[in-house]
Amino acid sequence: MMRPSIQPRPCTDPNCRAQHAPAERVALAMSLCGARGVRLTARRRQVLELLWERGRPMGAYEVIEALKRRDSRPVAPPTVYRALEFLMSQKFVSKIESRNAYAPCAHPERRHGCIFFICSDCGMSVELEDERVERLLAEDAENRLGFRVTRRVVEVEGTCRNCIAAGSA
Amino acid sequence: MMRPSIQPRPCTDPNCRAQHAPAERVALAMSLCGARGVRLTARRRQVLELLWERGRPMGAYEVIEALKRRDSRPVAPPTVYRALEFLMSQKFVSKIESRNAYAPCAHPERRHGCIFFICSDCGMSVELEDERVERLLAEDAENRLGFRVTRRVVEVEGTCRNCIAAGSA
DNA sequence: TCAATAAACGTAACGTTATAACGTTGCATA
DNA sequence: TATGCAACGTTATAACGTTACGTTTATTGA
Repeated sequence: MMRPSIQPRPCTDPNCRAQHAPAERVALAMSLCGARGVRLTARRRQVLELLWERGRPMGAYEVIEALKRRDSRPVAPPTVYRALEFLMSQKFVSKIESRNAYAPCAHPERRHGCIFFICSDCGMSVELEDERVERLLAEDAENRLGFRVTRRVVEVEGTCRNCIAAGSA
Repeated sequence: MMRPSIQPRPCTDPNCRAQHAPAERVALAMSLCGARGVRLTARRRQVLELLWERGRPMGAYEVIEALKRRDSRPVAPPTVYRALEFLMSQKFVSKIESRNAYAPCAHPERRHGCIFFICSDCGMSVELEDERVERLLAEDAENRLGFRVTRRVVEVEGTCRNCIAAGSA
């Protein structure tokens, strides 16, 4: 159903020209954790690595299965959910709410605007920053509703460039 | 945990000054169904009424429980999920992805932009149209990613005006 | 009017996603 | 050595959603 994805691939941030390997991403997370005084434990690192290796959103139970295969011993849901929670708290991972899936974030060192474009054909997701969207939402919240924003979920589903090309071929 | 909400209340569309009663909403859905050649059956109508009576997002199992109490006979998940699916297909209801909840839509006769502002204090949700947001997302999708959009999920979580006022009192 | 057809619904079982509750491990430090 | 704490393991269960299949109810058209 889904096209396979290949490693390594370019940064999902289209403003970023680098071809980050999973190890590089994990190393960045490592060093950020050091700076932040939190711990990227073995479990947490395993989950983050896995997400980067897949390079696209995975369901929590997909992660569980993959870890089981890797460890060849049982891994229970709370283990993975706790790791995901930590990774999300550190902005290394985001949840794609419309798919109940978890995606690694390219640039946790920068503040990110959390717009996801998700291809329903190949399952890839791309994270984009667009401060204009943030500003509009903040403006609507404040001026039109008197609403104080704590979190934004902006997810766009559709077909990515590759799949459009592949489909029309 | 959640403040109770009171009936009736103003239209959640802040551009709309009307105080729509649930019956009025259902009547509108009724007539739209007639025009569209689809059927607002008893079950579907019950679910829509319920959502309007609550006036805020409800989980599917909340709907199931409420229908059970009303009917005093069993109502199984597929019944409610089918009704919700129909109501969503007609734009009478939207799913709030970040909460696994379903909200009635104020103006299904108009095209709507699907921006939800959800109060984490009282549970209310407000739907707002903002074409500027739609345009920006479309622009990012097309120009920056070559991405073809099929669906948008824009959900803003925070604290609504009432709860800010109540909280600071 | 009454079969034929299709849409909607009921029911039971199941699958998927997420969390509660509680115990254990391992490390840092008093 | 005690003890305090964060992370982790384990079991069970809550919460959300779907499949499969049979029955009822509307619609249609001879």
